[in-house]
Amino acid sequence: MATIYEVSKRAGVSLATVSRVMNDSGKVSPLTRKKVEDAMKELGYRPNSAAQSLASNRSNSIGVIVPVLYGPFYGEMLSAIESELRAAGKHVIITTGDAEEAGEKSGIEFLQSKGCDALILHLDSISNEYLVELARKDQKPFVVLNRRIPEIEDRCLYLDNELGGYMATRSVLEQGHRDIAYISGPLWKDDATSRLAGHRRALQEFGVEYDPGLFFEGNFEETGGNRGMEHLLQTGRSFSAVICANDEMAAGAFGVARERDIAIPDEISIMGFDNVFFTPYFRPRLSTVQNPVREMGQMAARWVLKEVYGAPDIEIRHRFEPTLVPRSSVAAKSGP
Amino acid sequence: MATIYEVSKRAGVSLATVSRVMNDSGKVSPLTRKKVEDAMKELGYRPNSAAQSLASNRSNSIGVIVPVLYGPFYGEMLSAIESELRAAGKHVIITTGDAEEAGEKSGIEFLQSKGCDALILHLDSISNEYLVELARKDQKPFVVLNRRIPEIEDRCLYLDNELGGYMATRSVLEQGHRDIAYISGPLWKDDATSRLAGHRRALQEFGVEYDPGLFFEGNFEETGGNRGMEHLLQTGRSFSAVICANDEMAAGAFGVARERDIAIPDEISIMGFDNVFFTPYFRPRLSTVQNPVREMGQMAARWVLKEVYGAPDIEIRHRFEPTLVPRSSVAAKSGP
DNA sequence: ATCTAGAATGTAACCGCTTACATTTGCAGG
DNA sequence: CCTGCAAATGTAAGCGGTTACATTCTAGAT
Repeated sequence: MATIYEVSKRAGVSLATVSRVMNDSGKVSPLTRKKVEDAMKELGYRPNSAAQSLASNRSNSIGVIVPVLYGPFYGEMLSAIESELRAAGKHVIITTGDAEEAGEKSGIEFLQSKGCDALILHLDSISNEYLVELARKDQKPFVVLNRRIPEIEDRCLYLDNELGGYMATRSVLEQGHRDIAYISGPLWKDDATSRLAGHRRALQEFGVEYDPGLFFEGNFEETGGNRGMEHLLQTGRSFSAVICANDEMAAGAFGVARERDIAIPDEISIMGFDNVFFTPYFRPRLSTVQNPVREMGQMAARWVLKEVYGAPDIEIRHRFEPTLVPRSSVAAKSGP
Repeated sequence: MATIYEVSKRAGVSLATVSRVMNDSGKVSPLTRKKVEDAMKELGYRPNSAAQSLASNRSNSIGVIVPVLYGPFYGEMLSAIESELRAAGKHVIITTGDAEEAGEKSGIEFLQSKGCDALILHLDSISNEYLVELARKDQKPFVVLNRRIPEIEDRCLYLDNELGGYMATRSVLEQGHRDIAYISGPLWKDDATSRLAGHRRALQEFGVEYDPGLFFEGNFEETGGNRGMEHLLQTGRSFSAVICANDEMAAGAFGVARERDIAIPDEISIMGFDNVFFTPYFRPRLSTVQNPVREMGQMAARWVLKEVYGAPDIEIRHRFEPTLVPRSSVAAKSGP
C-alpha cells in the first residue's frame, strides 16, 4: 500500500502539501492540488487510518451501545445512526450491553478503549448517577438515548413517554372504554413509569379512577404480556380494554386472548406501544403508538457531528413526540 | 491519558518491557510483570489503540456489511458475530450495502479504508465474479455469508437452501397436498433458486409434476407475498397449499388469505422459510424452516479468528443445514 | 528597483506503540 | 573461577500520518 511519502515524491511536493490536499486544510494552489490528486490516483493511494488517528488524535469512529442487537427495535435505530454517520465519513463501532449492568459498563469500557471519538449510549440498567459521573470526569463525549437525566439534559434525547402513555389511554377512553387494564413495563425503568404516569393522567382527565386491581407489572417482553393477560383474566374483574406498555407484551396479550377465544377487539380491545415493524402482521392489526426510533437515532448521530466534529447548521432536538397509530385492535366499547 | 512511556518510568523499566507485559509476548519475570501491572493500574493506563494499530499493522477491527440493519434477520446474525468477536478483544465495524450493488461496493470500499483486518460480507447484489476478483488481488481477507462460490469455497459459509426447499415441500407433500403453489424469491438470487430447486426435487420425488401456473416470483418481502397470493388466487387454479420462500412473504400471503376469508390451514396451508423471530406471532403459528443464522454468524466470526488472527483449535464448518419447524399453518389436506 | 504582506510550500518534530537487535544478568557445567 | 547459554531487559528505528513553524515565492505598493 502506497504511503503519503510515495505520493509526495511522485507529485514532487512535500509531505505537508499532500496532507493539505487530503484534508482540505490550508492553502494549496490548484495546480499543485491537481498534481497531488493525480499521484494519489495513479498509486491507488489510500490513507492509513491508524496513522491519521494517531497523529490527529481523532479516530473518526463513534461507539454505539445498545441493550441487544436482535429484535425489532434497535436495528431500526442503528440503521439511522449508521447511515447518518457514514455519510459524514465516520464509522460506527457497535456493541451490546446484554441488558444488564455489568455488561453495559464493560461495553462502555470496551468502546472507550477502542478510542472512539464519541459514544452513543442506549442503556437499560446503568444508573443515571453513573452517567452523570461519567460526564464529569471528562472522558469521551457521549449522548444518551431514551433517557432524560436532569443533570446532563443537553446530552439526552428522549421520547416523551408520558405523553405517549397519555395518548394511548386517551384514545381508548374516547372509544368509550372505562374498565381499562394496564400491563406495564418493569417499574425500575424510566420509560415504563412515564408511560404509566401518562396512562393515569388520561384516566384522571376522564374522571376514571385508577384501579390497582387492573394493573400488572410485566417485563416488556412477550412473556410479560402472556402473564399479564392471564393474571388479569383470572382476577375475575371485568375490563373491556388492555393497554400494553409495548408491542411485544401486546403480542403476548393477543396470544392469551386467542387461546381463550376472546375476540379482539369485540370483547377486549388491545393497545400497544412502539409500533415496531411487525405490528401490521397482527390480526387484527395492532393499534399502537408510534415511537420515532429512526428520528432519534438520526438525531443522536447529528448530536455527535455537531458537538464532537463541529458540523455547522445542525439543530438538536432533545424531546420527541409519539403519535397515535390507530388500527383495528381497539374498537368502540360495545354494550353497557 | 497516560502513555506507555509514563508507565515504563513509574515501573522503572523500559518501553519494550511494558509492551511485553501488555501483549504477553516474550519473557518477563514475574516480579517485573507485577511492577508494570501496578504502574498501569495506578496511572489508569489504557493503551492507545491507534498507536497499536499503526505500529503493529493490525487494527483488531473486523468490518461487517449486511444488506440492511433493520428487519428480523440481520440483527440476529450481527449479534452472534459481535459477541464472538468482542470476547476475543476485537471490535466490529458495521455498515450496510442498502441491498444494491453500488451501495455494496462502496460499503466494502468504506470498510477497507477503515483499515479492518478482515471483512465479513453478507451481500445481495454484488456478483460472484466481483468477489472472486476481490479475493485475488489480495486486499484484506474476507469471508462470505450465505453464498457458495466455487472458486473461493473456503471463504464461504452458507445454508443448504436446496435442502431447505426440499424439506419444506416434502413436509407439505407428506400431509397429502398435491396442488402446491410456490411463491419464490427473486430468481437472480442464489438462495431463491436453490430453494426452488429443492422444492422441485421434492415434487419429483413424490411424482408430482411441477406446474408453472402455480409459481410466482416474489421479492422476499411482504408485498411479494401479497401479490403472489393475489395472483395465484386470481388464476382460478386450485391449490391446497402455498410454499413461500421466506417468512415475510408468508406474512403477505397470510394477509391476503385473511382478507378473503380463506381459512388457514383448513382451506389453504401456508409454509414459510427462515423462522424469523416473529413467526410465533402469526395466527395460526407459521410452519417454517429454521435458518440457523446465529450459528452462521458465529462461524463467520470464528473463521476470522482462525484465518486472520491464527486462533488455534477452531474448526470451520462451511455448510449449514436447515431444520423443519412444523407449527400450525400447515395441516393435512382435507377432502378429496 | 525595493519593500512587504500574504500565499504557497517545505521542514521536522511529534503522536504512542511494536519489535529486531543488542546488551546485561544469572546460573549450570567444567 | 571461568565459559557459555538462555533468560531478562534495554535501545532505538520505524509505523504513516499531522501540524507548528520556517522558508520561499508572488505581486502590488511605493
